[in-house]
Amino acid sequence: MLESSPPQTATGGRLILQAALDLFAANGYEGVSVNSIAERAGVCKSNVFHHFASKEALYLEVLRTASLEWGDDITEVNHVEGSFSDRLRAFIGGVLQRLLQRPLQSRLMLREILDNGALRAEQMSDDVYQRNFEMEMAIFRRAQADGELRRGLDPAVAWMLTMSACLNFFQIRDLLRHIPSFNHYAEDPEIYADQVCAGLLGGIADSSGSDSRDAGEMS
Amino acid sequence: MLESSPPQTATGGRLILQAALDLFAANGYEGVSVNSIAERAGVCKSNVFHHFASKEALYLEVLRTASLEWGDDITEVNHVEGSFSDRLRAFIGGVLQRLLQRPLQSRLMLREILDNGALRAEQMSDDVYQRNFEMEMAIFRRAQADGELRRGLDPAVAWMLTMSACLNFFQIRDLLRHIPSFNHYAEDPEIYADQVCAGLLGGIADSSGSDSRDAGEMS
DNA sequence: TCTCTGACCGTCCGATCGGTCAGTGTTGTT
DNA sequence: AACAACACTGACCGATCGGACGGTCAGAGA
Repeated sequence: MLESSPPQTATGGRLILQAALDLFAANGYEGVSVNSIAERAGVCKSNVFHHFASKEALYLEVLRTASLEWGDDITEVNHVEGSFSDRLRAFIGGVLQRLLQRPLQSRLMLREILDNGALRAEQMSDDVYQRNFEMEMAIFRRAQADGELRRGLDPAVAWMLTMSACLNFFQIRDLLRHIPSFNHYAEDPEIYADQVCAGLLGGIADSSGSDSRDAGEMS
Repeated sequence: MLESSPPQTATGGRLILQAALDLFAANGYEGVSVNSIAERAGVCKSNVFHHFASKEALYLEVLRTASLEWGDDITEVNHVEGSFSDRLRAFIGGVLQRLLQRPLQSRLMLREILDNGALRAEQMSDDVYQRNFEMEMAIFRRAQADGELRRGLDPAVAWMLTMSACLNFFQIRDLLRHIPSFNHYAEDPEIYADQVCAGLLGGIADSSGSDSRDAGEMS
């Protein structure tokens, strides 16, 4: 959606929260000082401690907000109907769009997940993460129920393949710009989404010939 | 003088380098103080500055070593022969094994790539990263040349799908342990490698003729 | 009018940051 | 013995860290 800005509430803690999001997303927890947050928010440092108990409490609040927003956005993406290939394409496009439209929140969330393995956010994360995970899994569970998922393939693996292709794209996008084979993907995520969707649905191996052994049996 | 494997040289800078690797990998650049590195290495802080010009120079040296090791290990993985599916399975297994066997170096490298987009390491990274990327792409380029890659699929996308599935597994492995659908993968990476390889090769969509719904259309 | 509350600010604190510097061993060479 | 080269240390620097504290001020309720 748009700025997600409440009517006129540019007051106090909200400015601090926004400033903290900007800086934490860009520099990580340790790389940001409370003073820099206060300066960016246009308030004095002590005011930050008036609104938030500590630097860590502020960080957790920013993180919690970002995680909840993520869950909401993914829920929205899942409302698309159609065949599995249509839904998968919409899912991939939606996830990529969400990542690129809210880069700060996404970056913050990913950094926390990847770096700490829910260590710093232990007190808050488990239920939120669980909810988001279930949200993301919904499309694959439904595909399995409808027989649209490859037999013998764990829907969790489908989730992993899909999500990691999206998340990694977002994370290394700046690097991809410097690689000739990739810069057109980095510039136009829709093209990337098309290719990834096609590759995921049909596989990366050539299926017309005879040499490639079939995969997908269970042991 | 060779630095890669001196027989008994546990001396000086090497202890510092190892301590720095441990701490930087665990806590990131900003989360580590020179003092903590010195303490872990069993030397005094000023000795760190005797061996390395600055904290950043030390960090870059650690990062450079890790990146070069990564390239060497991937080269080794690529020596496997066989069909494309065999080589892909070996590649995935090799990458996962390398990630899990050298978690500190891997974590450090990934953090740098994902966080900074080669910002801090601008002076050193470009050639090393380029070399590593070409190393990782080799298997897919060869598959394309041999006609074993799906027609119309960009080998760069195949690289992206494969690498991201491996890297993300490594990054969120601790989280996966808490998710019932995933904990057996987290415990046994070989099972995960099997599933990912199968899913990647044949695709995640059901390809058998009998669909519950009408046949999947293409766009 | 008086009081109370909460947002906000300026100042100060002990600890720690990255980094410097003078000086002290411990070598090997002559 | 004299010397240079090098590894290493403790004391120290200015800056900055997260956070505490006391105070100002506008507005709401009595």
